[in-house]
Amino acid sequence: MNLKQLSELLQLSQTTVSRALNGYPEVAEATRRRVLEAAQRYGYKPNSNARKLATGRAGSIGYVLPVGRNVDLDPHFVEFLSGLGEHALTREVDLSLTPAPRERESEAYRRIAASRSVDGIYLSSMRNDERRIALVRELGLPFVAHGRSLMPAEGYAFVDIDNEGAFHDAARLLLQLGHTRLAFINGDTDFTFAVHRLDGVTRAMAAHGLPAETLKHHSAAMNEDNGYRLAMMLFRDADAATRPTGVLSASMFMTLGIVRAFNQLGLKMPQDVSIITHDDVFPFLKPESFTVPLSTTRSSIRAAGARICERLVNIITGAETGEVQEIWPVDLIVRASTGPAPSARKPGRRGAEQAAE
Amino acid sequence: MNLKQLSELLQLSQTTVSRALNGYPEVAEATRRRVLEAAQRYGYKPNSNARKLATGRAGSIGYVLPVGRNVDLDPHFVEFLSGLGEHALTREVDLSLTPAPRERESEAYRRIAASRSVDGIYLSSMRNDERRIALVRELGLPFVAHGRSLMPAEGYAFVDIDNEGAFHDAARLLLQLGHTRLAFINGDTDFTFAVHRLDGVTRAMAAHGLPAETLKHHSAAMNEDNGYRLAMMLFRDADAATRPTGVLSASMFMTLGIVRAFNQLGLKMPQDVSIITHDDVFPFLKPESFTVPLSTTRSSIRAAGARICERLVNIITGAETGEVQEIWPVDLIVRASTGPAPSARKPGRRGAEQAAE
DNA sequence: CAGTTCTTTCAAAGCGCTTTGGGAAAACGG
DNA sequence: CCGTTTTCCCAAAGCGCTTTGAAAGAACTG
Repeated sequence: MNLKQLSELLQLSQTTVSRALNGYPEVAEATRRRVLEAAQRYGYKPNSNARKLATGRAGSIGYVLPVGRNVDLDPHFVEFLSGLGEHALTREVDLSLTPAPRERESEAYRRIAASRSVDGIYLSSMRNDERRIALVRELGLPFVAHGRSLMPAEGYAFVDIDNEGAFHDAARLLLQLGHTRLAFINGDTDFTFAVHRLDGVTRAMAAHGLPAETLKHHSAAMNEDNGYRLAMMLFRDADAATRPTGVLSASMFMTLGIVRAFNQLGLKMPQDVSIITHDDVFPFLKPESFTVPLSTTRSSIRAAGARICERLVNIITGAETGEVQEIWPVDLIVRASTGPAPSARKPGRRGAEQAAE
Repeated sequence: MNLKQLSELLQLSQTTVSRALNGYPEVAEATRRRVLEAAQRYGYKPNSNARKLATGRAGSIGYVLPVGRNVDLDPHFVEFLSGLGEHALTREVDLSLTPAPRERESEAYRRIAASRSVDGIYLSSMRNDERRIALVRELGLPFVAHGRSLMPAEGYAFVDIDNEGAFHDAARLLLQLGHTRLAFINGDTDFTFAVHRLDGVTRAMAAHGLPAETLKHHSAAMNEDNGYRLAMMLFRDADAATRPTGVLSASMFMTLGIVRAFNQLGLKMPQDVSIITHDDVFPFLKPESFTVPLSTTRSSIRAAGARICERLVNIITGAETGEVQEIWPVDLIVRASTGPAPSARKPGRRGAEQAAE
């Protein structure tokens, strides 16, 4: 059933039927009802490709899905996608994923732009030397970034969280609790968020008179394995008097590994070591559900997805000019994994004064 | 730059240019080169909507993305998507996600079908009373299912793993090791895979003369919390002489919670309790990376994604008729989390003969 | 060399929708 | 009651591509 058939059936022109269906005012209410009813009855749905061609609007937003060797789409993505989808639903837009290996990424963006298959795209996993911003702008593709680049760029739309502030606050708390030997198990510093987080930690240390060099900083892909490996490296052979007492972790997955290492080494939280983790709010893995509930810097990645979709749609429809740069504050939530530095208590009897849970 | 402009520039008809670009034979080699070069130089890319309209092919495969309250897209999805994307890349198709709340799911399928926005779709998270198969078939939408329904249906294309066999083998191993009190922490039994797994376990028990009622079976959404909660329920107040000694777990996320409960209760693997988990092969969370490496039934969900994309493309292009039902075997991999049942050794000295690691 | 077959190109007709620019009928105003 | 405005509907022109059917010219035939 197409428009022509429907209009013949109704003894109306295609114009009128189209207008009735799309809510234009210049059609009599009685006619509109008749049209809507017939459309409903015969199950007429406009062909989306024809409509896209005629209007020039695609009704969908795009994303270049990184695939290939060494590219692990991580669980963050699915949470983000959930948020995006939730908002997309309310605006009746679809999501179009174009798979591309990283080395042919820019080609993918060009193709998307030239083929007009989407109305706008979102960028995520922003890197320090982000070239995509200049690229998509040059291509005239409306976009919103999740995160931001370190490169200077004229006002472009992004939604980011205050990674610097979050990790500053987290580090400051540890310092206030008397920790002076800090470790930071960070994500890959090719990504801007990891750089910002490091900045936050060093700023807090500087404010406490600690030089940045005293921070044990390691960065790697955020998974369980790396968390374990780096924690082992930091703690296995380290003397209790020199090893870190405060650890910052960039993700719950890393923390899973870190906690595993601690268990294996017999280190107790928070008696021997305090930890604060960034929590992206996964429904399937919660910081309060650790044997020792984790203190976290918390920011919902799902909420960010929804917001980005919202803004992207606004930019596409012209309701927003697209230069607003949002930086969301991050909550610091204290749970049992943080406590006073062991050196602040009697040395040599670490943990003894606190009952095991 | 569109086809008309390009053809005028080249002093050729649109027909010829279009044919040259699409590799039709009836165009002179010299002309083709000239066209390709010009297209390259002026950055001509065909408008995808126009092409879709003209050909009737969408060049993309669809998926109805469940969103809304209580719907957590879980990390399985992202792995599956990775696989799908990897293959989609090689066939130059995009993925189109249509978000829909579960109660308006069928409407979404209808819209997709009527609007011809995709060439085919894949279905996942198959339920026992799956209605989508009949629906999409009625709609004439080519599809491949990941998993299968319990409902009888004439040959439709699916890719599934041998959940029954996997859990049968896992349960049999535990039984062979002398475990007689088994527990199964299963996924939601609305989903077919969970039913199949339960079937496998009970079959193995029956073969060992154990009635199905003796199995402690609990099913819930597969996350850390539920794993913890159910393990606590099973073990917290249970007598060592009556509590389960062998546990089967439906997912790594549940097992995270189960292990947490064991740690808290002081239960050692495998001395006090053996565990076998299903592993979907997440790159970010590996069974060998647990303090006690986990025995698993293993099947890559990513590989399934790639295969489903492949078959879907084949069905769309007519290279496959679409009635093949693939059931993949599942590996049973034994690691340190399984051992002989404690009752098989001296009672009262549980675990003492094995050094703590 | 006339007749036939290939090769190469083209004009034009869709694909199914939206939107422009009218135009007829109905309602209104004086 | 006639001119003007408003209401409602329509024919036709795109949107940018693919594909059909035909034609012109080149290359074979015998």
